[in-house]
Order: sequence, then structure tokens, then C-alpha cells
Amino acid sequence: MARKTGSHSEITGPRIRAAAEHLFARHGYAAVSMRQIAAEVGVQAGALYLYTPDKQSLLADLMRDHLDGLLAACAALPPVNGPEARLDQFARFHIGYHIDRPDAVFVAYMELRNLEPANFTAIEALRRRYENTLEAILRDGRAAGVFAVPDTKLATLALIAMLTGVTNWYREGGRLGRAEVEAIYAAMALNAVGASPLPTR
Amino acid sequence: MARKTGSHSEITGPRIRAAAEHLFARHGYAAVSMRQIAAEVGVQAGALYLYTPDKQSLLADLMRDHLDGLLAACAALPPVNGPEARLDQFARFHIGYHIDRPDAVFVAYMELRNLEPANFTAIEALRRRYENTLEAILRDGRAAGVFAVPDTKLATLALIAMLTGVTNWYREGGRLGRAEVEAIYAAMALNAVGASPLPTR
DNA sequence: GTCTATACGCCGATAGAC
DNA sequence: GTCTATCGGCGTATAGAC
Repeated sequence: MARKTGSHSEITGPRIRAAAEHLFARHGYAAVSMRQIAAEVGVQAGALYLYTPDKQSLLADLMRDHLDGLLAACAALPPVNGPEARLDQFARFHIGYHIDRPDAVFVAYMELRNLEPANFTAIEALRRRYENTLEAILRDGRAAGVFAVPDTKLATLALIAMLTGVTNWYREGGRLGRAEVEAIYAAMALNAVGASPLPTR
Repeated sequence: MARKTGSHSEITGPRIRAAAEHLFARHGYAAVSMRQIAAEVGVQAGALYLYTPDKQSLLADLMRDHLDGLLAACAALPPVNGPEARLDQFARFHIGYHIDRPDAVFVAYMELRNLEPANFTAIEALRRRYENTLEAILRDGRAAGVFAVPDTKLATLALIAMLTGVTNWYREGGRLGRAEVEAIYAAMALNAVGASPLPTR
């Protein structure tokens, strides 16, 4: 027990990242000062620079880690057969993953314009890779004749915008439960591309 | 001709608002300084305060004017018969209106968190009124048995998110024309709520 | 109506004590 | 590993000359 006041290296780093994510999501990157982040963690501003070279890296790392996690989780989905089942799975996954990480999602979608060019390019590439996994599903579905989409790129962006919008209103313990929300959005996504809805799971 | 350097009252005000809207959209409210806005207009920073009491009012006024215009334009749509036609009309209107004002839309959707509480409440009420016009269409359609939506509130938010997403990628002179984009989105919206698509106009 | 000058505070980041 | 103290700069907003 009773420990010296110093040496909290293993926990301070993550706490700084968590505080930054929370404050960036709530007030925006530009509106949050390093002093505010430090205060939230309970250290002085100078101590932050033991864990990040500067404020910009803090933002870029948060966004990169979020997108890396998203891509990894998406790649780890169990294989399913047929475009309809794949779109259903993707929609439910997207909703669930985003519902669980509202702050990270908010930062990753809203702070792109505050990234320096090099960081922007890198983050944008990750986002594009994620979109491409959805577009591949839509292309396969169209080729198989089960989706009716005039333009797969447009449909991809429309679906992602619709699904991501869940983070604007969903609150834990609200009127609609998580599984319900996933099911409704998945059904709307399938309908939107002209697929026959899947039987309820 | 040859006019004194002063007295540009009628044009400086709108130019300040236009510059602020553009810069806020591009870099975010918190990241833009009054000095930058003044520089864009070609006046000194102090002169801005002849046209706005402070920076916060500049933001709130931009957002309020945008939403007022949106509501007025929406209310002025010609009447059409039947939920499907009304949803089709709403979707095309929403896409078109948003495509024409990308900066205003961006600011109105992204800078809510930078509004002081009183301004936030007022702006949020306008946004809610707009959403309600869509929800009324969905409720009527469900009552008439032509839309299949488990929850009209959720469907409203999902559709608005999908439609508004167009501003993230649409560019004048791009691969897809404006009418094409409107038609595709409107068809996706109708599909999403389980309506039979309208015959192509 | 616009300018210049300025008040006053907070910003990100660093240096050096402990 | 954290703190205190500090640097130079830029932020919003105002005062007063023209």
C-alpha cells in the first residue's frame, strides 16, 4: 500500500488519453487546453509532455487507435454467406461498435479538419479502408443481383452516414435497447439497397 | 466614383458573416480567431465589433439564420399527395438545399457544442422543428400502411443523418450531377422505410 | 466606419528543482 | 515522474484618434 507520490507511469498515460478523448469529444480539440486535460487527470500541464510530444500527436494517436481497432474488429467478424447476411452483419457490427465508443467516434469524425496534413492523410487512408469493406459487400450484392444500387460508392457513403448517426442520439438505458437499435438499423440498411429484409434473428 | 475609405456599412456586415461562415466551416469555431475573420474581409479586428457584439453571437446568428431559412423553404414546398410523394419531395429538397449551402450546413451541425447554453436551446428547438416535419410524414405513411417503420423517431434521425451526409462528399462538377444525387438519395430513403419506390420522374 | 494601440489573460511548450 | 516557474505568442475585446 502507501506509495510514493511519484511513479504512476503505467496508469497516467492511459488516463491522459482517456481524459483527452472525453474533453475533445465534448468541447472540440481546438477548444480544449492542455491545462484542462492535465486538471482532469490530476497532474500539472508540464507532466503531459512525458507521454506525448505535443497536443497534435495526442489527437492523431487517439484517432489512429480508434480506426485501427475498428478495422481489426471488422476483420475479425465471423464469415457469413451471401451479400444480404454480410450487410446485415456489417450494419449490426457498425452500430454496436459505435454505440460502445461514442467519444472516440465523435473525435474520429469531427476532428479531421484539425489534423496536420501528414496525419490527415494517414487517418483518411484508414477511414477509406473501412468504407471499402462496405463497398465490397455492396458490389458483390449488385453483381449477384440481390442489391439494387445505381452507384455503390454513393450508397456506401449514405449507409455509413446513416449508421454512424446513431451516436448522435443513442444513450445507454434509453427508450430503445441496443439489440433493438441494431436490428432496426440493419433492416433499414438492407431495405435502402433494395434487398429483401432478412428473417428476424 | 472615388469614394472615401470609410462607410462600407451595407456590405461589410454580410462580408463578415460570409467570411466567418467559411472559416468556421473549414477550421472550426474555436480554431478561428477574430483576427483571421477580419483579415479575410480586409478590415482590422476591432472593426468587427461594429457588426457583432462578440464572437459567440456571430456563430449563433449564422446557425439561426441557416435554420430559419431551411424551415421557411421547407414550409414553402408545394403540396403533394400521399406519404410516398411527400417523402420523395422532402428527400430531394433536403439534398438540394444542403448541397447548395455546404458551409452553413457544416457549421450548423458541427458547432452545436460551442454554443452557450441559451443559444444552444434556441438552435436545438429549430432543429427539432425541422426533424418533426419529416417525422410527421413517416407517421402518416405508417398510419396509411405504406411505410414499415418500427419507430418513427429513430427512422427520422436515421434518414436525416443519411441525407445530410451528402455534404461530406458532394462537390459541384463531380462525377454525379445534382439531380442524379437527389434521385438516388430519395429512392434510398423510400426504400429504407419499406415504401415501394416512386416511378422515375 | 475604420484604424492603431493596448489591456489582460490563456495558450503550448520548456527548464530545472525535487 | 511530477512540480513550479516561466517564455514568447496570440486570444478577445475595448479606447480613442481620425
